[in-house]
Amino acid sequence: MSDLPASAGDEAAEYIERLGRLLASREHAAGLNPSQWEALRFLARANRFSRTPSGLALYLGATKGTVSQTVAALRRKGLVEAERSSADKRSLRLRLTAAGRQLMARDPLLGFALAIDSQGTQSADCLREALARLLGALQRQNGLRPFGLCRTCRHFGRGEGAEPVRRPHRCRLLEVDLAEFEAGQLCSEQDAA
Amino acid sequence: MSDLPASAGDEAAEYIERLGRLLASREHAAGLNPSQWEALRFLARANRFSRTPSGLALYLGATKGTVSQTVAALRRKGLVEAERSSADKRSLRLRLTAAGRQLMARDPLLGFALAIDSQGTQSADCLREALARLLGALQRQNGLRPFGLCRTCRHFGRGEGAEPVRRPHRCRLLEVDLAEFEAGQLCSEQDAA
DNA sequence: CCTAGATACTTTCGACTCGCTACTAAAATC
DNA sequence: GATTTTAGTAGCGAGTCGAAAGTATCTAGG
Repeated sequence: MSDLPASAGDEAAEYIERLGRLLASREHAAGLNPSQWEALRFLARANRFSRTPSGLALYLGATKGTVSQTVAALRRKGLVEAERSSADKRSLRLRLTAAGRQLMARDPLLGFALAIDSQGTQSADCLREALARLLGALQRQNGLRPFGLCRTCRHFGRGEGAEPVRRPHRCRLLEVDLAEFEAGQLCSEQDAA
Repeated sequence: MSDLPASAGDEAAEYIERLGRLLASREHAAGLNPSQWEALRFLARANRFSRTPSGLALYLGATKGTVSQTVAALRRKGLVEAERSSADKRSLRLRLTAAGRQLMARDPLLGFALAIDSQGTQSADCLREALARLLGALQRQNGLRPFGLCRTCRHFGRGEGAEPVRRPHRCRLLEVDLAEFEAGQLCSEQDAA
């Protein structure tokens, strides 16, 4: 029907841009700016090794200076709290406060998710697959880390045994044991198997 | 495989956000900010009735004051030129300069389009369809105009006759004749048939 | 005609963002 | 122990964007 956007990719890229801008304006209206929302989402899902200003900078592709200000803003608003790492006294461990977790229930992204799911499972699945591939390809192309799930990393060692008495999972890179829930978190060191 | 993002929509929404941010940073690196790129793309594809600061404000969902500054920046950079409308001396007609058209060949969106198309026609088509529906749904939900193609509008009257001698197309809303190429442009008044 | 209000756009201001450079402190390396 | 690297902060400056106020022009009602 249309002719000026030549390929499906052209059109799709345009839609991504416009959806991104629409989302950004909703995020702004919801009280935080897009980076702050992204930071909140990251902190909610990243493992303890990645939940630092540096990890956040890697994830967001921003400089440390910028991230420092984002974190300062979130702490001022009482959404995030920080504590010096005992192992490395330069390092800050960040985590959401109760208020931060509460705010995530009003994440504008949820509205988008709803709109996507309401178009049917098939459409949503197709969208997820295609976007995941695209993001992966572009991240590689731009030299950014994928920040995948711990569980799917080549350094991940699955725990052995059945539920009541099982040995824990283990990260062979950092040489630490991992709880079950940590296997589903994001990691800045993740390297797909 | 994953479990924290509960539905396909959740994951897909997250990808859209991250792709949007990635695109924005590429756009910035390419010398213009995201709004300025969007404005350029809009001006390249909108019809003469919509190619004004007001039309742009509607399209971008921004205030007129903000758009005024975007346009001023683009004029300073020599990418856009403007001329007072003779019919309404308050109104500005905007259009790309040769430099503006040239710059569009370096639109970062083209890299995205390439990445999408390189994943195969099926994936790209699916993506385009799903994103188009999503954008439409969210625009309705947010009270934004869709800015569709003139040709697909309920006010559009197709020209009659064969090529050498044909009557022109016509917009029954504005009561004006339309050239063939204008039928494929964006219009702020567009209302899908 | 002429005044009131609507409309198109600009200007100014203020809050905020983000990258940059420079800095401190702690850790790692040699 | 000296040097380099790494984690994070501070302050500056360019620039963005929205809100509100201002100017110019158009339109409608009396």
